Amino acid sequence: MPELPEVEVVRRGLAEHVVGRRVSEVAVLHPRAIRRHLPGAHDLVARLTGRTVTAARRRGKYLWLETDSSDAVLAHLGMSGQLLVSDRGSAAQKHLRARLVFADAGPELRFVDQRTFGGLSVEQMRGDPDRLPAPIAHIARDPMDPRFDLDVAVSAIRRRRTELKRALLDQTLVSGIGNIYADEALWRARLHGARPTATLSRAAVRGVLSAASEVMTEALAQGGTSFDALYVNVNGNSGYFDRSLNVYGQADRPCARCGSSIRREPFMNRSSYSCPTCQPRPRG
DNA sequence: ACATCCACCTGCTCGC
DNA sequence: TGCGAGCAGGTGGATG
Repeated sequence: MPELPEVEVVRRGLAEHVVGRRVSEVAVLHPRAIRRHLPGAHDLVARLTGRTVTAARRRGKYLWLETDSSDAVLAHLGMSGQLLVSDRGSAAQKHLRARLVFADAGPELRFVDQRTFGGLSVEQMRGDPDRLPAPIAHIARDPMDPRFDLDVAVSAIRRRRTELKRALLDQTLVSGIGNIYADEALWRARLHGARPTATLSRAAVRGVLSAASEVMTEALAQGGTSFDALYVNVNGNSGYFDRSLNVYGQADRPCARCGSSIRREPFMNRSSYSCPTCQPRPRG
């Protein structure tokens, strides 16, 4: 479940269903799911068992559960990860990778991940005011962070010698934006993703970042974007922002603004979608 | 230091 | 019906 709105939907589900509960049992069912936890599965289980979850937090596409110790459970969903609140003892999902059972009789928290690009680890919290888990100190603030500074993000992007879409996807410049919302933001801002950042005005970069913030806020209000059952909230339900996408996945369909056929172009072993009229390719 | 790119996985769809 | 190719919402580490 990848980009910011989808991860925020999950965070809210964790805040509602998991915060305040004490972990009584942890099971790791696939070693790859905890590969970022270098001390290994036994250590992860030992550090988590008996802890009470005190908060569910997020930065960009990372989320974590704070506990009543200085440890937090850091999670990244990768391309296909899910955190599901499932009835205790109910049938295992096909790609169930880890399970947290709680001391009360309520539902379990399950990490399910088809492609295993995601994972869990237990991390020390940093002491600074942001209280980030140590491994994500390099992740920039996302546009929904109350302390997000648009001017700081604009400067960071313009300082980079690269193309605009690459910069939007760089989580150390601004976080939370992935392939869908980058394309949607570029369409709203009428910019092609191949525009060199160095030649863009501050106003232009500000425009595309504002568009990203808006489109992600709108997507969140719709429960996120979901094309299939892989992208669901903690209760297994899909969001429906896919109905509101203007370019992503819309190849050969008419642009909502000008009617031109939306084009699909290869980009980093994936795809970019844009309007050939509203978003002309830079020359060269 | 900084920019680029591919390996890491499973499963689905499409064309032959 | 089978089989290979191509594709999928992300990222860190290797490489230049």
